[in-house]
Amino acid sequence: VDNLITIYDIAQKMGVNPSTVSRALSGAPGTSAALRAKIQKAAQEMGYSPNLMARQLRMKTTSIIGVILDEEWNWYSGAIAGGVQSYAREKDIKLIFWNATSAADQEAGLAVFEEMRIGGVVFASTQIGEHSGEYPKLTFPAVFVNRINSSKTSRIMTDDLEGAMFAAQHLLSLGHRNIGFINGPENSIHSMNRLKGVKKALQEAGVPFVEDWYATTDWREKAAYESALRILGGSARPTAMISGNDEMAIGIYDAARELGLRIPEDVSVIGYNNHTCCDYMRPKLSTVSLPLWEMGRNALEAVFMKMNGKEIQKDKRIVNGELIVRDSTGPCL
Amino acid sequence: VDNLITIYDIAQKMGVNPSTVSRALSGAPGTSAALRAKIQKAAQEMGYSPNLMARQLRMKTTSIIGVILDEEWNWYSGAIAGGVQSYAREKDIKLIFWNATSAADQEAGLAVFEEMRIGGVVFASTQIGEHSGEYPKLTFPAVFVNRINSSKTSRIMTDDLEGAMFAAQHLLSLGHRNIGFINGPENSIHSMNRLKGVKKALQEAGVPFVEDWYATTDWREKAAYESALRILGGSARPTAMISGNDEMAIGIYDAARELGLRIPEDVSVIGYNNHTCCDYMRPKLSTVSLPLWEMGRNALEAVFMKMNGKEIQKDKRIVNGELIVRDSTGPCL
DNA sequence: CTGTTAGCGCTTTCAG
DNA sequence: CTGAAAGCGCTAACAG
Repeated sequence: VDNLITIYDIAQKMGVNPSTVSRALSGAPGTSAALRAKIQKAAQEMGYSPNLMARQLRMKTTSIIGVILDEEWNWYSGAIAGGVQSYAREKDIKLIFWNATSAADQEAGLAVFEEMRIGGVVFASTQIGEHSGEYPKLTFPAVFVNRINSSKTSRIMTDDLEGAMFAAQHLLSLGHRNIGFINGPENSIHSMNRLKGVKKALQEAGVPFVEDWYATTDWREKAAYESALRILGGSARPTAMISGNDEMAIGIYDAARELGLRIPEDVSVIGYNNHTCCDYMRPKLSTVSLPLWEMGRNALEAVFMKMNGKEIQKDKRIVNGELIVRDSTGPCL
Repeated sequence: VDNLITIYDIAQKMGVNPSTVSRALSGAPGTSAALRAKIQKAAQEMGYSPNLMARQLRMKTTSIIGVILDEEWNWYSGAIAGGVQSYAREKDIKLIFWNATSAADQEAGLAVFEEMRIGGVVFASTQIGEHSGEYPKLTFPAVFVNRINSSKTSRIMTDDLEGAMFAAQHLLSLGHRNIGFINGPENSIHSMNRLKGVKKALQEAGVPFVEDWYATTDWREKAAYESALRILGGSARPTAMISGNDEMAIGIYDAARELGLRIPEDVSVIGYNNHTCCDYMRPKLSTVSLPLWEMGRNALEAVFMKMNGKEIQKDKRIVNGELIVRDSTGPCL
């Protein structure tokens, strides 16, 4: 289905050798400026478009970088992809995405990447277990995004403990002393680090952590709703709630509404992630950002460095989230 | 940076000719089953991974298909990409995405695709004007998603007029006779078709279209909020509102709340698109789905057909949206 | 500064 | 059924 111009066509037309055309077009040294200009002009006119396959076959190297993401193009994948892409555009890197539906599918993606002889890979899938051990040896540089694994591969992380402290400290600074926390599951390292962060912030402020106001969930709205009903419906209730993620805060909102509690007058709520839903909620949800975009950007940068042989200084880079105050948190009345 | 096994390596080890290896691995006819099995086993053991570049250079064709999307990985892009991907996985098609920030950037993406000698392209960017005329001649098959253009290229569309009728008819069936409509801008064909649909549904039901309850906006929440304040704050107000998209319904919610109107008891609200925000809103927003996922799937299928020489029957395929009833619409009291 | 030549890894005729 | 050889489009030695 191909019928395109090659450097042979343009060499023939100009009465020169193909290699001369190659040099002229690639801007390699050793070609008279006059000839180069003429060749470039001719190439333009003939509608020449270089064949990447041929070039890369010859050069035995490719600038294409692969990105492995989650199954769906959801908020998580999109944010990381956006950051990766922003760096790619700057450095003129071509990207190819693979959305893995399972660990096996992830392997399939890697195989394809290998066949394409890509230059490197950014791993941002949650399909790979948080506790997965060594990853199969790859023939190209790889960088993980927000994945905890014990292998020696490079990774870009965020500090969940610090982020959770931001959330708790924000509530403390508003005068809250009775703070509840609906967290993710216990088998998530993210959850556990956020728990440590909350406890640390409370301890530093001399405020007790009340076990009755703590719950672990499956990260989902429904579970949060049920936990919130219990916590906020008790005889002694907290004046502020921390949610392990933003979607769960929706469940907390529902429970508060059902109990006749106003947000933030009766109970302040703060989320985590800065998911797009924060702006759709009423009141808009205060949160701590999960800097996925920046992490994606950093990851591609790290892969790119590795590809260019520059050994990166740290095999683990931390990107910090930040507190984002909206309308769901207010002073303790 | 490459140091991988080639068919030469495995041919040498097996004491056969490279072409035999090639045949054995590709499953081409004319190789003894015994030899083929031995070769495949050896390839496996040696960790052979075919070089796509070389194969495609030789075969002068590639199965990779390009997808041009919007700048950001937002809801719109993500839904289309998801549908495209689902078909790609089934047919083992490799995809490469390009997110265009401008019309010029879109051209750049096409140039890259051309260099890669991709097999076809799915166009889903809104960067290309709705009224853009002929598109530059491409050397590979292209299919547009939800883009109105006068050129003869294939496209996958949805019927905005019908979708708007679904919304209006839903309200009519609930007994509403006073229906307001906050639409998108007048220069959008989508907006104008939705307007036609609403008018048609009302006319068929013998219900007047009240100009005072109609507004055009820039598709944004803020503009919808202001329009809704005017429409719902008037002396005679509608009992139901149609919103040109889901985000604008958030603005309508805000206005209603400010005016002390309950949803859906005092005013029903229905959106358009089935954006993720529908489930985050309270009450959850009834809407008409924009079948982006299905359109993306259809688009890739169409490109794939074209690549395989099968002339597709229709150069314009319609995917219908459907009414999705949630909690924001209720009977006219 | 330009031409000649070889070869990247693979597939595909054409012979044997 | 298998081997030999050519060539996809490009680049990079090496000569001239």
